[in-house]
Amino acid sequence: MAQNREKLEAAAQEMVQHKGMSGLSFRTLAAEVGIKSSSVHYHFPEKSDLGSALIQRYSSEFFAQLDVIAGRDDTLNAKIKSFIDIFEEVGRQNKLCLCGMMAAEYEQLSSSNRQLLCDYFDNTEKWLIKQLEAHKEDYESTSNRKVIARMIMSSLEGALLLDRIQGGARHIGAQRGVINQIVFGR
Amino acid sequence: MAQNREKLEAAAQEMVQHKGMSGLSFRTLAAEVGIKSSSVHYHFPEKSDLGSALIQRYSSEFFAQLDVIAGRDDTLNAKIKSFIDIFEEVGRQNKLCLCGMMAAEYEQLSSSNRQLLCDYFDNTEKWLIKQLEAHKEDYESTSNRKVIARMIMSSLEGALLLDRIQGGARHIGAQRGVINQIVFGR
DNA sequence: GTGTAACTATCTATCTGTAGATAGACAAAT
DNA sequence: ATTTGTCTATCTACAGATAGATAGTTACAC
Repeated sequence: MAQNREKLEAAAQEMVQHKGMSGLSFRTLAAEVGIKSSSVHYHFPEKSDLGSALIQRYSSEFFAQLDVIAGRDDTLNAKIKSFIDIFEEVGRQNKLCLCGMMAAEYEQLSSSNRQLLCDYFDNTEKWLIKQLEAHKEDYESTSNRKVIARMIMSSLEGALLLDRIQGGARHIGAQRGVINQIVFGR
Repeated sequence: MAQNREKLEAAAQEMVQHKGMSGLSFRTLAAEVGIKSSSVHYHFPEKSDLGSALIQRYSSEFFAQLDVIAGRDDTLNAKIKSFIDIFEEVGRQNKLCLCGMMAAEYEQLSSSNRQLLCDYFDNTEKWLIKQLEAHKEDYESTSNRKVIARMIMSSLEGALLLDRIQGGARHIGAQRGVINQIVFGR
């Protein structure tokens, strides 16, 4: 059944967003899907192959969402709100961003995994900068766009991290207001 | 030699800030200090005991630094700068905040470890709020202090996470400017 | 002072469990 | 016939943890 590969990726992604790559074993993953651990190796010979697949899967879904947002005839404000919404939804499920989680495990990752992670953050930064540029007229910050993009991204990743341990969406909520204040002045 | 306990804690802290609790084994830790893994169990019967000791050790050093900062006859601006400096120094060493790292591993932690982590972030939030209150006259933000404290903390934790994978202090640097902008207006 | 009990800090040796990974058989689909 | 996807069975490595022995140190009773 070719759909097992998809099931494996979905289950693995869920597990990694909760417990990290090091908290995921081939055995528990296999059990979740209902096959044997050796069969998981058929689809992903090494754990780093699974890691790569997960980052790519997560990234492609994420950037597909960003494409939709960018394509809408919306204000910059609305676009940034939609961007933050993606993260808030992750937090609502008591998960971390998959790439944020793997960033914490960075030193244990293979070099190909590291590169994919890097790409995820680089491309997100680029997307943000592009939106800020596309709405020059609304952009009121005195800081340059790169700085703003980085602050948006790192503050959302951090907010997810802290909200999970303290419960609720306190930090994401705090960031929401602050990001607006920074991008649009007051 | 009672100093081995201290050596173990120091070595373990270093390892956890790089690789996380799950990336640390009693064997590698013991080897680092030059004793046997079974001897580590003498000092820390279970791994969660080591975890607790590490959070407490890290917290007490951190809050000692904050005490010094709070005690100085400085402006709010200077105090916040000093606060950020602590995080920047961690990043300069390609580490994460120990508690930030363990926050990512939250679901694998014992309940006592979770509580200690929670305390660390709660107390940091309280410290920040106290400083903002103590300098009412300089505080220019329209947001309330709790929101500002949360945004400072989560954005610095996130910045550490991202700076490590992209190298340099890009995100910490971005946060520095933004935090000022938020707290003091422009 | 000496003897003894307790404590500290380590060791060797070992247990059990689980990790990732591999080989080779097998059945179904193409 | 070959490829695909799964299985059983197994390997090696390493995880955390425990038991029991062994010195060295300290505390205290006599």
